[in-house]
Amino acid sequence: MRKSENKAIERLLKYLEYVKNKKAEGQNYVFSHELADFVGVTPAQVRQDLMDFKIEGTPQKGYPVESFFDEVCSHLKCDSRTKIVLVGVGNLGKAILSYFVKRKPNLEIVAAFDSDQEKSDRIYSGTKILNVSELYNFVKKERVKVGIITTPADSAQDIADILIKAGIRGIVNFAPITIKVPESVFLEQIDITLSIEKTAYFAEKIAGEK
Amino acid sequence: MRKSENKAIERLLKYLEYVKNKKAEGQNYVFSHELADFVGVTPAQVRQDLMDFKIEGTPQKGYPVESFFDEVCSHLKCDSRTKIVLVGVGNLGKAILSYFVKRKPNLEIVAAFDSDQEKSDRIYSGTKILNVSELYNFVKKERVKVGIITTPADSAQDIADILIKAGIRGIVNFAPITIKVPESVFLEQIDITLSIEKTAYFAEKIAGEK
DNA sequence: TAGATTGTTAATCGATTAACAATC
DNA sequence: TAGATTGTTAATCGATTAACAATC
Repeated sequence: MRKSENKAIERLLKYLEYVKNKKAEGQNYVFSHELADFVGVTPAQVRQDLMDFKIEGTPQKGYPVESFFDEVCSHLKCDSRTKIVLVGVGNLGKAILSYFVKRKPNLEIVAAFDSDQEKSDRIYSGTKILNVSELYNFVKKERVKVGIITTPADSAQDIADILIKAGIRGIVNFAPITIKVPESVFLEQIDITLSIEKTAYFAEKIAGEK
Repeated sequence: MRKSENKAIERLLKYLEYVKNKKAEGQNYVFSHELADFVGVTPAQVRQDLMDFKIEGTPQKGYPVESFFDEVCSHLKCDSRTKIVLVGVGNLGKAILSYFVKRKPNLEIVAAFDSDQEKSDRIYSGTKILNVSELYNFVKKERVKVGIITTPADSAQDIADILIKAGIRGIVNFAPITIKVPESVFLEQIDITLSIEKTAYFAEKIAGEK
């Protein structure tokens, strides 16, 4: 993939959300500046993105909501269902599990895993929790595409290796460590603590400048 | 700030973590390629960063751990303590609260807020939970610098506005909506669901290419 | 010394923005 | 028509990488 595609897809997903709302409201057209405002970019950026994805509008009217939605959805494969597993049922893992219940119909967390025997074979927010020893076979058998890692840092790489060996295609890693994956696996790193630390740094810096 | 500083500071925080570990292990020098490997960038990038922050090394030996640590720490003001409030004590909010207990000594979540009266005046993971009606006065009086927003999307902008009016300098927003802040406030957006959706997209794409 | 690494400049690469004719 | 917006190219901007002399 183009390196740029990462951010472009992020923006596209946000555009889609806006258009989805407008569609529900019965609006027929949207302007680039509306989308720009909603997503927090320039109108020029929006037009560039939409051009890249072959979405066409007309001057003065804007972009037609109906075909915009269909076009982007077919590009993003909105109708396909993606199987996800979550590994590490701590507080963060539970927060994600509980949030996901029926919120995103095309994403399904098919199982969660934890190393703690006590947690195994229970159900949390409608998701079955299995022991991590079953992870490899489950992912392989069910052809799971995405793994979410919410374990402590020291086991994150091991879990990633198991997932990759079992055929996973994308990993979202919340553990505060840079894990290594082959080119053929998409990796998204989310380091919550790092983000808070960074914000603290800039906040203190701004405060100091006043 | 330079726009680039955002990512540079992120890398610097990671370098610091590596160096901290090495210091604890009694190692005296680190090479740029070690840091590069740990953070997931090129050695050239590391040297650029360290040059920008006036950290000097010597050929063949590398960068001295001791002065590296002191230099970066003074730049990042490691010794100063940053006051943080968290708004929205749902599952995600609780996960962050429980994680932060004593984990980061220079960051302190001084209070959490929720609109639910039932949750008020309780203590969770050592952090007092107050009603959101007290937010403005608390932030102003205590001169809190950072706000973490873990509320639903529809109240995120309102909370942000209160925080800003009360004098906050940095916001970490987990609500799935792009909030607007003035130039004088640092904003970090973390959209967990968006990241998972994006990973699902690329995972499906990679799987389709095989 | 030989070899590896630093410091630093230049080159590359790519994303974002500006600009403007065409268009409704 | 007048005015605003699109489609598209060119310009800008900035981050990352390459390259290599200096150095230990």
